[in-house]
Formats: sequence, C-alpha cells, structure tokens
Amino acid sequence: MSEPTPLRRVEDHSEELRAADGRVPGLRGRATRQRLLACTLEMLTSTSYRDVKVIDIAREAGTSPATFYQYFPDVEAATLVLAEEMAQQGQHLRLIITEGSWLEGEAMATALELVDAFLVFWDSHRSVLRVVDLATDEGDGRFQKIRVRLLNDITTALAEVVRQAQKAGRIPKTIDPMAAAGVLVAMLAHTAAHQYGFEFWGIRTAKLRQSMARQVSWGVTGIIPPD
Amino acid sequence: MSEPTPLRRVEDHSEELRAADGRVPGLRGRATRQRLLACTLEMLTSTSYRDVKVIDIAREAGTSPATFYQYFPDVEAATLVLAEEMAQQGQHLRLIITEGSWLEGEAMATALELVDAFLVFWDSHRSVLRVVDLATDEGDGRFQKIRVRLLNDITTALAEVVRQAQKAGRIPKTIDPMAAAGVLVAMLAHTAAHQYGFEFWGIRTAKLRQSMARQVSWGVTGIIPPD
Amino acid sequence: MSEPTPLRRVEDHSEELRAADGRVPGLRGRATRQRLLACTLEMLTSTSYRDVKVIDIAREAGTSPATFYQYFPDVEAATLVLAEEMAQQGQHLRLIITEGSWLEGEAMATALELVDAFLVFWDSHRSVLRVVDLATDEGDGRFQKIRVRLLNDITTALAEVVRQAQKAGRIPKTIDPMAAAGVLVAMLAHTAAHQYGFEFWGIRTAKLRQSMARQVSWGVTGIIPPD
Amino acid sequence: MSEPTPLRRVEDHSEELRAADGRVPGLRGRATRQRLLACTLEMLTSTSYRDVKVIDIAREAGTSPATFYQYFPDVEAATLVLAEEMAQQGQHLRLIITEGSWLEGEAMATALELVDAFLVFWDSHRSVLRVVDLATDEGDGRFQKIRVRLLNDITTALAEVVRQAQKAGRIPKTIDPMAAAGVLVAMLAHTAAHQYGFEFWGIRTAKLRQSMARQVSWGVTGIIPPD
DNA sequence: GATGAATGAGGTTTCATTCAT
DNA sequence: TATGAATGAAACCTCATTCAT
Repeated sequence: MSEPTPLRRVEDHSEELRAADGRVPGLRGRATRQRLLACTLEMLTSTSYRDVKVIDIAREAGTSPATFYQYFPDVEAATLVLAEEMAQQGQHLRLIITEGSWLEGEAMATALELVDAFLVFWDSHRSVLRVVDLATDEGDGRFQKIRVRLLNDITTALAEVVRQAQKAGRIPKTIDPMAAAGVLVAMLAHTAAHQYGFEFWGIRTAKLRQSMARQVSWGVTGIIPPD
Repeated sequence: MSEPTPLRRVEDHSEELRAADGRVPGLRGRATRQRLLACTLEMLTSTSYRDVKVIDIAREAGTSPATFYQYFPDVEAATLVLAEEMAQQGQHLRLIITEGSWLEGEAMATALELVDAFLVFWDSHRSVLRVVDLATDEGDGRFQKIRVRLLNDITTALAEVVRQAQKAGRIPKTIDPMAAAGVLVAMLAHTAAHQYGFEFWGIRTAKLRQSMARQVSWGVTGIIPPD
Repeated sequence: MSEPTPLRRVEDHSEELRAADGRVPGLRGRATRQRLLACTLEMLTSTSYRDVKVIDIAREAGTSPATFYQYFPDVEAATLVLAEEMAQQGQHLRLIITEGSWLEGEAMATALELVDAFLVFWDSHRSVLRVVDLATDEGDGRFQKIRVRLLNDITTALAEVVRQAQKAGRIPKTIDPMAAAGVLVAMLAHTAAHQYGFEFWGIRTAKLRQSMARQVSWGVTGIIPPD
Repeated sequence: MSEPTPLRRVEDHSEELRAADGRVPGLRGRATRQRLLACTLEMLTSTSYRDVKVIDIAREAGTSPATFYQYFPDVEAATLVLAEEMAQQGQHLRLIITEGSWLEGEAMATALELVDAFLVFWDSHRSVLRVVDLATDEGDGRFQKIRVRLLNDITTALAEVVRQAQKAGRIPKTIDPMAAAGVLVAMLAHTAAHQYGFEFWGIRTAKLRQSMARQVSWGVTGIIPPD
C-alpha cells in the first residue's frame, strides 16, 4: 500500500507565498495575512490613502506592526495584492459582452446588463479602484499593469463586437475598434466611479443607466437604440 | 456710449487673502504666496501626492517651511487654491459648446473641437485634476465642490444641446438631458485623464479623438456622424 | 525773563521708560505699551503660564510681535512689570494693620478687616500672584524680590503688633515676632490663593474668614478672641 | 488570630498601565517607564516647569523622545503620575494627627512633630508640589483632585481634634471644624513651601517651627501653649 | 512708532522598521 | 509565529526674533 497521508502536509494553496523570513506560512500565518489584507482594505475605505499607515492597519488587525512586515514590505504591497484580487473578480464582466447578444432589438438589454454589472463592481471595489487609478496616473507601473489586465479583456471583447458591426456595414471602417471600445470603457469606469456625484444634479440612477447603455449600444453596434 | 467697464479691473483682493496670523499680506507677501503655489504645483507634478511634503515645497521655493505655514495650513490647502484656479480656467470649455454649431454636417467638427480642448486642458492640469478626483472620491467636500463647479457649466451646456435635439425629434423624450450630458462629460474626463494609457493598446490619438467625438456628436444631437 | 515753556516738552511721567531702540516713548508709544501689558495680564489669566506666548499677546493686542519686542525683551519681563504694579497696589494692606486697633475687644474686627482685604486683593491679582509664587519657588530672584517687597511691610507691621503683645506679657518672649508674623502671612496668602479650593469641602467663606481672623487675632495679640 | 494582610502585597498593575499603542507593557517596558518618570522628576527639580521638554527628559533617561511618547502623551501626563505617587506617600502625615496626643501638656509636642513632618515632606517633594499648586490654581481639575486627595485626610483628621476641643468647651461651637483645620493646613503648606523665603528675614528654622506649632496647637485644642 | 515678512532654531510628533525574545 | 520594545529619521509646526520699510 502506498502512503496516503504524507507526514509533511501538502499545502499547495499558494505556490509562492512567503513570509518575510523566507518561510512558507502555515495555516495560522495565512489567516493573519488575510486579516491584515482585510484591515488594509478597511483602512483604504475609511481613510484617505495619504493617511493609511502600517501602524493603523496593525492596530486594526489587533497585531503589531512587526507582524505586518512579516507579510508585506509596505502598505503599497498589500494594496497591490488587494488590487490583484479585485482584478481577478472583474473577469466576469467580459462574459457579459461575449455571451450576450448584440443583435438588433437585443443589444440595448445586453448593454444595460453590462452597465449594471459595472456599477455594482465599481461600487463594491471603489476604495481599491481609487488607488489603482491614482497610482496608474502617477506612473506606477505595477498598478497600471493590473488596471490594464482588468480592462483589457473587456475592451478587447467590446472591440470584437465593433468589428462585427463594421463587417455588417453599420460602423464606418475608419473607426479603430479598440479606440471605440476604450472610449466606452472609460465612460463606464468614470461614471461608475463617480455615480454618487451625479446625485448632485438630481439625476436618478435609472436615467443614468439608460444614457450609459444607449451610448454603449450605439457605440459598439451602430444601431440606434429604441426608446 | 461710454465704456462702463474699466480696462484695468479693480482688484478687490483685500477681503479674502489672509496670512496665518490674520493679517492681510502686502505685495511682497502675495508674491511669496504665489511662488509657493507654483512650487506646490511643481511638486504635485513630479511627485506622488502621498509624498508631497511641506519641506520640499519650501525648499523648492527657496524659503523655509515656516514661510509656507504663514500662507497655508497644509499642503492640501495650497492644493485647494490650485484647484480653484484650475477650475476658473476651465470655463472656456463651455463656450465651445454654446458657441459652436451642432447642426447636421457641423456637429462633428464642434465635437472634435471640444474633445481637443478637453485633451489639452486635462493634460495641462493633470496633476491637480488627479488630486481633485482622488479627494472627491474620498469624500472631501471642498474638492468635490470645485469639481462640480468645473463640470457643471459644461454639462449644463451639453444638456441644452440635447434638449434641442429632443425638440427636433432626433433624441427620444425619455432621455434625461443632464444624464446624457453627464455621461459624455465622464467619458471625456476619463479618457483625457488616461489618454496615455491608451498607448498601451497602440491606439493613436487621432483615432481616439475620432471615437470620442463620434460619441459626443451622436450623444447630443442624435445625428449619425459621417465617416 | 526766564524761558517758561521749553521747546522740548517736559515729560517726566516716567523717569526711565525706554523702548528697545533706546528712544523714550511718547504718548502713543506708552499707550501701546499699556495695551500690551493689559493683554499680557489677560493671557496670564486665561492661559496656563506655560503656554503664554509673545505671539498670542501681540495678536490679542492687535499688533505684531515686533511691537511687543519694542517694549519688552520677553514675556517674563512684561510679567515682571505687572508684578511690580501689583506689589505697589498691595501696600494698603499694611495700613490696615498699623492703623487698626489691636486692643482687647477690637482686635478681632481688625483681623477680619485684614482677612477680607487679603481675600479681595489675592482674588483680583490671582494670575500675577500665581506666577510670582511659581517663579519665586523656582529661584527667580527678580520675582522673589517683588514678593518680599509685597509681604515685607505686612509682616513687619504684624511683627510690631506681636512685639507690643510681648511687652504686655501676653505673648512669650521666646517667640520671634517676625516668625510669628510670617507664619500668619503665609496662612493668609495661601488660604486666599486657594480659597475656591475650600468649596470642595463645603466650607462657606464666612466660616473661613472667621477661622482665619481668629488665628491672626490670637497670633499677634495673644488675646483669646470672643465667639 | 491570623494575619489577614499578606506581607507582599499583590500588585494588580495589569489593568491600568497601557502604552501609547494600547498594549500592556511588560517588564522591560515598565522599567523604561519608571526611568522616564525619575528623569521627569529630576528635570522638574533642576529646571523651570516652563522649560521642561520631552527631549531633555529623554536625553536624560538615555532614550529617544519616541520612547517617551510610548508611555506618556506629554510632560504633563508624566508629572501627573509623579504627583499621584507623591500624594500616596503623603498619607503618613495623617497618622501623626490621629495617633498623637492633643492633651494639655502634650499637644505642643504633637504639633511640632506634625510641623516637622510637613517641612520634611514638602521639602522632599517641592518640585512636584510646585507644579501641583500651579496647575490647581490654573484650574486643572486633574491636579486639583490630587491636591485634594493629599490634603483631605490631614484636614479631616485635624478637624476631628477641633471637634473634641469643642466638646470639651475649649473652642467655641460657632467655629466650623473643617474651616479651622483647613486654615491651619494652608499655613503649614505655604510655610513649608516657602520655608527658604523666610531666611530672607533672618528667621531661623527653629523659631519658625515654634511659631507654626503654636498656631496649630492652639488652633485645634484651644489650649494656650506653654513657652 | 509700528509692522509686514521671513526664518533660524528647536521641540514635537509620528512612523517605518528592526530585533530579540 | 508573533510581538513587545526601542528608536533613527524625518516631517511637522511653532515661536522668538530680526530687519527693512
């Protein structure tokens, strides 16, 4: 009989997780790390990014700063992990585009579905996305990479829809599909990020969704949306 | 008829500007203040907002931190002033909308003009706008107010164009003009802010402009733009 | 005929007042100096001595720190002047002792008068006296001198009463009159300084006065006071 | 009968002491804290309260300011702890009053013992008492509380002696015992605090003691002290 | 006589970071 | 694995102080 239970527990949950001292963290260690991540997220949500400090995260997590350094070199590193997790979860947005129908009479519904998904996603990740946007803007390559990874699939998928519309002769050939898609993604991202800002003008979310969806629908299909 | 507006505007600074000790600064003081503002802008451009320090601004301006504190309570306060100046200068964007023609055959040119103005304006104020966006997102009311002031006129102007199109029957009555306009402004703002991000996909600025202008043009007039 | 009106106005209001630049201040200057003194007193009253700053005094007086330095080298110097003025005004306490009657049947009334005068005086000069006491305690000779000047006359006057009582055989010859007087002055000063502290124990001022006067009356005359 | 009080008191520090970061300090930490307290006391003794700085205390203690802030928010807080310790040690003064005899012929000796204890106690705690007095005067409730705690037992004990004398008919019933006692404590406190000031008048300590004791003795018993 | 303006100097305070346990 | 404890380093911030006007 073979040895079914190895003495050394197989823990391949993470292929590369290492603590500061080089050791691969065990169960307890990973729990601590996770707690620190959660608290980083919490601080990011409740505090201006400028003011998020290792000390506060540690206190929030009920540990000491020394423990934080066991798992992350600095706040930015922890934020980077959060950003990666977030980007991971954003992949479903692409499916809405590729699996939805963009045929006449159905495009608007698909667009609305996409808009809603954007609004929800951005809202539940606003604090991390805020930092991603800022850091990207400030030229931080690591965050920029994550941002691209998040948006690339979406943009590419939308561009493909544009390309179909060009084949069908509904969108001029002179249009660059990626440019068209990118512009729409920008609109979705920004509107989603600042959706509460629109309240200032008394604009109701329903109307906002409608306008967003119209632009997307027309933008990628060239079909004039019905009322 | 006589000219009621004097060529040299009478500057009524006296009532607003105050140094830290409550006094109204004189000529020399105002010059120093201005120099500090310029250096704050410079630091904001070259450094991550997180890392902009009073001491650096002061050094850059050839003064001491104490002097900085004579005029501003902290970096944020100076940034706020810069943001206000920026918003002031953004007012011309509105004129492009109100004075341009949105008639068939001309709308696309006007839209392009607007897009270009946006790109230029955002580019030359990117560092301040970046902070305005961040702070607004973080819930800072003062920055939010400035942001609204900057975008409000533009959005309102665009909404008026939408309203005309609705009268002409080219845009459905169910559309909320402000929502439609707001979405387009969001697109313009975000694309402008991240225009260099598009380079990643090899999208050329010309194509980007075209796509932006198309969305704007159709969005506010309902007229399908020519190739 | 002699020259009755000198060209140079005779201003001998103060024999030695000099501003920082060596000039003898005129009318306006003296007014400013007085205002600064008043504000110093005010700050001393409203703020912990530790936290009284030149800057605050100046602001309070509606001038700039530079003006303060025109008249005083530092806060301590201004306080010293206030202390001197205070000591000046304390001279009347001596008269109560020397001009009052310490005969049997009248001593208690005189003692009460003295006690009341002490309570009033200390109360209206508490903030300055507080600093005088502190600085004296900390070994500052200048303040100590003022303190002595204030208390010396009182103590000496009381000691003289003691001496009379010794002659009359009502107080033992072994007693040092100055020691006896000094102890009583200490009691008066401290009780007066902390009179509000007694409220804690629910002791009414009337009872406090009575107790103080009894100790004084007996202490200097040897006569047992009536109920 | 068994001894219910253990020789070694069980110290229940654990619930009170907290470092700045909210943690309960261990052995080493408590030692450092103690060292900082000792140095604060030293600075208080050698320097004017106005000029006691965190940086000096830290230097004196051979640590850095950062360490000081780990244990105290500011100089005042450390002083407050010192004051509390001091008040603790002042409790023995009460025993002299309650356990001493105030009978005719013995009262003066007890009074002298009390006076001496006061002089010694005040002398060995002068620097802290100086701050306590000042802060109390300036309206700082925390110091006032400590001051009251220190003096309360003594005053109450003396008042009880007065009450006995009233029963024996040697002190008028109209006297408020607490007032009488409070006035005497004030005298003791102030004379002790300024005992060196009396040197100015060439008053010898022996004579001062005598005068103080006479006032106390008569004040609480109504018995005329012998020479 | 008064004071804008500037700033050297120095204490305060906060943190990231390390290390021994 | 976790963390008390300590601290270098650096920014913050405030003031006293000066000087030219």
